[in-house]
Amino acid sequence: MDAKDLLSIGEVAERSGFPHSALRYYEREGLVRATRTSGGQRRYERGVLRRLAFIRAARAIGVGLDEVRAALDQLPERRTPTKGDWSRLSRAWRARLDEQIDALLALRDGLDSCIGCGCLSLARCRLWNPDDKVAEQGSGARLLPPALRRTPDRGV
Amino acid sequence: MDAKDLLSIGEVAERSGFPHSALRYYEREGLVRATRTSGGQRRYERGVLRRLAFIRAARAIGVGLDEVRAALDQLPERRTPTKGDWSRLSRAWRARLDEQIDALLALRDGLDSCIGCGCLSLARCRLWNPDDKVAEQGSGARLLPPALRRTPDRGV
DNA sequence: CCTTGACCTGAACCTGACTTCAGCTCCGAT
DNA sequence: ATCGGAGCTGAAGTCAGGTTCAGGTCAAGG
Repeated sequence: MDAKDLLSIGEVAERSGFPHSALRYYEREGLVRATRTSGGQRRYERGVLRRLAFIRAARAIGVGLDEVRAALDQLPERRTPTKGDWSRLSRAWRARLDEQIDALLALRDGLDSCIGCGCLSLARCRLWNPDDKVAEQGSGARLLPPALRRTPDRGV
Repeated sequence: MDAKDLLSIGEVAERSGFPHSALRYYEREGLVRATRTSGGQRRYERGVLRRLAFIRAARAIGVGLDEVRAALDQLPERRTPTKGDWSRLSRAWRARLDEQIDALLALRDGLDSCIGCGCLSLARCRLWNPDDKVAEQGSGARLLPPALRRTPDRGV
């Protein structure tokens, strides 16, 4: 907790791989915090690097900042998060990941069956007709599992 | 090829599930084409539904429109794409999907090992330090496989 | 023929996630 | 003391991927 343990924005940028601008942005958005020197410069605790690594991993799998913030908010405010705290978070993430993987596998298998069966005949194939709109029948199960329906940029 | 086989934008919207606005947008962007009536209204060939379904699947797994356009451009311009043409495309997509799944699995396993081994000690864990920036050593292999490094919104 | 709902266009607007810019301040090494 | 690189701020810009709007046109059923 010595002042010496605090990192400048430049150091955090270098160690985290995020540019300064992103770090300031994340602070504005409430994903990370920093204290200030008397002169107003940011000083980060080392723990911020963990948060940033977490943010990076989350972003990499397409998670939006809102959701990341919500996850990070689970961490204790008062004390420095323990290994256990991070583990809990990671486990939750693992579920998220599993969901996404399952969704992708389902899509892939759907693709395979399409190729295999020659059902590209539009009118029948659920892959090509996710919503069964063609038949105008009761819509039934949608092709894409929830994880994939959550489209990257605001659901189509 | 009868005029009767042509679909209005409303029909395409309903059958594809895309709103009119997106269809016009995709046309501007060169992802789909439409002929026009004497009065200037769009008329789509049925084949467009296949393209749109393809676009939907691609978007769902996070592929950008540029890449989708590139894929669709592989289809023959002259003749109507055959089942074989679509199969080729689907197979390429399958590879894409495999890549993405592998990436996710790698990330998940990385997460697991992190949880299990207690290596959350920042300085060593490759998951939390993708770029090995901390050690400032020769950077070595990056944690995230290419498929995940391609960050959703223009690589960080 | 007329009405009315479906379509048309170009331009402006939107969200998320940042980046860039202008103009100014801090601070550590010499 | 001083100088230059590192930091600061608020506002504006960017990019993808569309959506919304205003104001006008088409076309099919009655």
